[in-house]
Amino acid sequence: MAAHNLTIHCERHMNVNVHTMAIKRTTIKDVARAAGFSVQTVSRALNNKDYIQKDTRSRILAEVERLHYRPSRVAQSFVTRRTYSVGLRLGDLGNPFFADVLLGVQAEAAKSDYTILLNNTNPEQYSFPASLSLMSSQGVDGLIIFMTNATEAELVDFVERNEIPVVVVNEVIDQRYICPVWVDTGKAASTAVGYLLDHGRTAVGMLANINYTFARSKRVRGYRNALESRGLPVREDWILGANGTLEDGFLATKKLLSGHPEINALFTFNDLMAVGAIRACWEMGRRIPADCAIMGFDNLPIASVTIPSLSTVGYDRYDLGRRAMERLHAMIENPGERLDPVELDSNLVIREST
Amino acid sequence: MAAHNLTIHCERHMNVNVHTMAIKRTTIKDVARAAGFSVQTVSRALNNKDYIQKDTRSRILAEVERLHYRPSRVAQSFVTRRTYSVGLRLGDLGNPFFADVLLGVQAEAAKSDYTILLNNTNPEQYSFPASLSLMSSQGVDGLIIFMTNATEAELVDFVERNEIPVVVVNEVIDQRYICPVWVDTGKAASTAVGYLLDHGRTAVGMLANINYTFARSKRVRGYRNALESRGLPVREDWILGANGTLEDGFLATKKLLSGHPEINALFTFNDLMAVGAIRACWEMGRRIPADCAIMGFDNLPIASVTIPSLSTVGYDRYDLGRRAMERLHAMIENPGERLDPVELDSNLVIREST
DNA sequence: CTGAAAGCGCTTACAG
DNA sequence: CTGAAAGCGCTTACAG
Repeated sequence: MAAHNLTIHCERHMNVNVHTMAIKRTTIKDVARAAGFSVQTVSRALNNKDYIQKDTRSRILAEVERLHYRPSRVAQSFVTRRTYSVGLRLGDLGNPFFADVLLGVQAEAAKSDYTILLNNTNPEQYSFPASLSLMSSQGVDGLIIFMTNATEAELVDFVERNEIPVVVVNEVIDQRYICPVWVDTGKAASTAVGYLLDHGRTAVGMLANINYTFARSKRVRGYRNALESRGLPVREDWILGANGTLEDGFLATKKLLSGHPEINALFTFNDLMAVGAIRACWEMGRRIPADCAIMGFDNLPIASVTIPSLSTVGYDRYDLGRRAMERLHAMIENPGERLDPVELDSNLVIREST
Repeated sequence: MAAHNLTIHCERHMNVNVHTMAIKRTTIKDVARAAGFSVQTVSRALNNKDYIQKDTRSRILAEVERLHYRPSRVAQSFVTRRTYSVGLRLGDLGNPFFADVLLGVQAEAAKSDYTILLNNTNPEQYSFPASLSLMSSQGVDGLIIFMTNATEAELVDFVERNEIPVVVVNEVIDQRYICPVWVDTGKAASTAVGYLLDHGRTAVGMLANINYTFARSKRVRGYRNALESRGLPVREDWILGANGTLEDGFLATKKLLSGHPEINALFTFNDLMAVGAIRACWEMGRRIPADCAIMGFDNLPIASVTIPSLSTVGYDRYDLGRRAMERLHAMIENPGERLDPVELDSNLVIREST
């Protein structure tokens, strides 16, 4: 053995290279040697593979225990080409919406010991394609993505290049390697606006979100549908775009209501904007719902403690995440197979603001 | 070449095994062959290593470009023992507090092309040690953690076993491989409660958080300090523990104020609880701040749009995350070296609720 | 049921 | 400045 490879055994069964003092990890070889079997027999014992004598397995596992051996995931990934990690690209985490989605993804991922690589939607940091590339270069087995600051072409292009399974949330894209898990937010928006119209509101404005191209256009379409199906005109100047944040909801509401005091109801892209809108109305002296009704979207926890509490559109975010991960896992296990999209329901939650 | 290894070249320079139809990735070998150099020269060109002829490099890089070659991160990790990923364990993401922290971590991580493995704090899914184990078995180069549902002993034990660099946020632990990045939340709590006491409040209650052992005890200590340093008694029954959520803030406030109507100010563990408290006061007909002042903690975006807006303790969450990642990176680059903890400032933000 | 051999795709010393 | 060899720690056919 060359001097530079000299290692000594110390307590707690760690191999230490005396020159670098770096810890040399316990490998399958150490276990094999200690147990008196070959490495592939150890591998079999560890992976519950095919035929192996009971006695052999238990002797090996005892040795694994004694040496505190844990297989190197990296080495395993290297040979199996599976990393047991999935990439997750969410929208703005300042919106607690994504917290529940993440919880669902994680719960499902935990079942199969999958790990989550997160790449947040910060357009200043990573463009959509750059974000996907970064995650896939890390070797993730698949991706779950929200289409924020993204175009369909970018996604399709990426998937064709990389042939990696992708679950796309709340967007319906019909393409190999892509499986949608979604809620019909357009229909939900239409129902929500319809509710306002059917309950005496004659001038319904809308606050849209400029960051979610798809989601926005669907919700705006729902808004239009509700009006048109009732024979009402669509007033383009009653629709205002902004970022989907509390502050932008606040600012946009002030702008919209001061420009159009005739508006007596507001449909907002999400609850966060609605919460900002509540404060804006309060500052402008407009009573909710008497002078102006407010309808949010998401049914966040905050919706039940605002003053007044918020009417909104809800759906099971946790389940959305869970099903997304479930689908992705199925796609990973059955490469090439095409799976049906998953559609989840939504529901209208009426509280004090309408 | 054996039949089962037969590959063909197709357009877009992909190697396809004709039997499995699986894509064989372009490797460094393909580049070497195409460029007419050895693999290690290609490696040199790619990694900007030592001496290599300019001409050689550019010819190789051209070939890399042409073949769309991208080195396998997994293979690199396997040999270098660096994965360029860090594990991140946050608290409840339903609290937008963590969104900003994550943004900061990510911004800093992006600089050195680090990737983030997320393991959320869901005690039903992973215990603290299980969470750390899962991430480290994935081969992360280091960890950034919040001490939620965790004990110091568990952390120290883990670190001694694994000798992996850890940045612990908002907790001061003096130990090899652990570097604290923190805000003195105890002092901040004391300042906040002191403000209430110095502005005419005679009966200040507190809503604590039962999930954050350390953080809670520090903030409770700050609360006590403020009272004691002014010669005031500490009323244990004015301190109520709950989960740090909107709903629990709401419920706990109702309970505390109905049991102790003499309370005329409330210091809450975080802003989320404070927002719940505002609604609770409103339902109980207690005017804020006239009948009961409310002081939060975190200075979330929501604090400026509640009615009334919320006085609170603020600090730079983004920077907290950024510095944490910065420190972790330094620890990874200088193994074994002990780095000084990083302490950040906090400030009191007075709005309408006090 | 078990073992010997090859190989995954890179980098790291070491020669030249 | 460039290349031949070894090796990282596993699993996957293939023999026996």
